[in-house]
Amino acid sequence: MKEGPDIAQIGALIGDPARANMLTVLMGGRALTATELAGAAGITLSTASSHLAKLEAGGLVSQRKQGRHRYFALADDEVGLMLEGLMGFAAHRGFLRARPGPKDPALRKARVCYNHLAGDFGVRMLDRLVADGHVAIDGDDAALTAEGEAKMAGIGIDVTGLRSQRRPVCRTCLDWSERRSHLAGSLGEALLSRFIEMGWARRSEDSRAIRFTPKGERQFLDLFPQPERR
Amino acid sequence: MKEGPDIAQIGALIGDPARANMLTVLMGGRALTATELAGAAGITLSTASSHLAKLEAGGLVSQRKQGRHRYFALADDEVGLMLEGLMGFAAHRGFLRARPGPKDPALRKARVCYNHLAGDFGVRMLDRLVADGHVAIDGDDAALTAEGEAKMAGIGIDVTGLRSQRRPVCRTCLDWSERRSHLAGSLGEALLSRFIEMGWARRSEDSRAIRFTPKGERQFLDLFPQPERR
DNA sequence: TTCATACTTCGATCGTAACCGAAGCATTGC
DNA sequence: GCAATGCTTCGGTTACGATCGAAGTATGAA
Repeated sequence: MKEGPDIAQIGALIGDPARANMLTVLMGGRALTATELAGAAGITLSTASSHLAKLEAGGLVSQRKQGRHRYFALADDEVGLMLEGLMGFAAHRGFLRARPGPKDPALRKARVCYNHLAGDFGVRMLDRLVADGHVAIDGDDAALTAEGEAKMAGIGIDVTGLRSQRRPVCRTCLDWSERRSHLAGSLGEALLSRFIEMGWARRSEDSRAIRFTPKGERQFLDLFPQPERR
Repeated sequence: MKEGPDIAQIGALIGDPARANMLTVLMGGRALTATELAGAAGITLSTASSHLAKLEAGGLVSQRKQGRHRYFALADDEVGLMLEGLMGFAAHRGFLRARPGPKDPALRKARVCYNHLAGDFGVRMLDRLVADGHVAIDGDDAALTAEGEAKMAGIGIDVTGLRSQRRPVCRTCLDWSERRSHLAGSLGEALLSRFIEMGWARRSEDSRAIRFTPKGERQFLDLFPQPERR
């Protein structure tokens, strides 16, 4: 009974299946309406509204009014990182919601983690960036090097713009399917946005999967060449 | 909606305050008995046993039988890492454990913490011991000095007997009500037992409060004189 | 053996929170 | 203006699980 962080409140927020489902869906990075989230969680609108109010009070989600819609999203990157960490732990322990369905391989290959690229592709991208000296990793911290900044400019990303935000540019995020880190932070978000913008990949409508077009995949691998398969 | 890790189960395990308290205590790295964990969480042994069974089934803690004791500890490093992540998130968000309201001033004055004295009296006792050179504090570790051993002998505590146990003789324990350390370990336990044995104080039947008799309080303050009130 | 300690299991109570439907606001569109 | 949509709030029901005491089991000590 000492002072300290209270993990019980957060655990309780995540511990309800309906809320956990909502949060998992929101990990897809899109802002969704209360009605959509209610459908995803399999509960009525009134119940969903009550849950969302609790999640918002707990600082896990935020809402943005737009017309007569209210769009809910994860409050910020930290929530996404925390949830991905929990998911990694859960997945490794066999706490799966159901048998891995046909979508599972696609999810493992490339998926969105709140707002950045995760899965095999996400991990490989960070590996490449580190191997090429574009990103320097120091423990949990990561930083973009001068060469890395040049590379990003070549892709069409304005790093100085990213730096002006309050958010960290580079962060590592532990990938639940790969059990290795991928790139988060505002740069991670910018990269994924850029891939989609250039038509290399697009979000799946009904899951967190990111689907690369054949041409997009080639260009991605060109940009982040992979060593020989072991 | 059917793929992916299930964070709800883990969240629910952590979401109960009693279980969260146990896990937080176990983050200290020591293996503790069910009785000790029950005390730390402020619940009865039977309730604690039920919680521990759930935590074990969920793979968060493991138990090791040793004689008639069962020592519980976090299952492995990953659990610790996951909890640390949650704690970091919680702390950053200001989810600090509510200080149980001062509805019971007796609890703040003196109470049992596992098996040793906590609260105002516990903190003052350790302060005095350190100021008099009877206990040496080095970071989180504490040790009884030669003079301290003599003082304990005067109180009627056989320190060599304590040393023969596997448990540490001296430990510090951060007091939630005082935000400062008090003395734990086998010596802390022995001191509290001795106070009760000598009739200076007795445990409350219905709470963790320790109630000193007027005479007992005088003798306690005689043994551990307090500086002028600030 | 008998007693004591440490813990688990059982049975029952009780409080809380998840849930839904209906009613109440708010915003948009006609 | 009125109707429709999107969401919140309220009231009432229900179910789950946290809790305790008591009884049961296992281990060690006398």
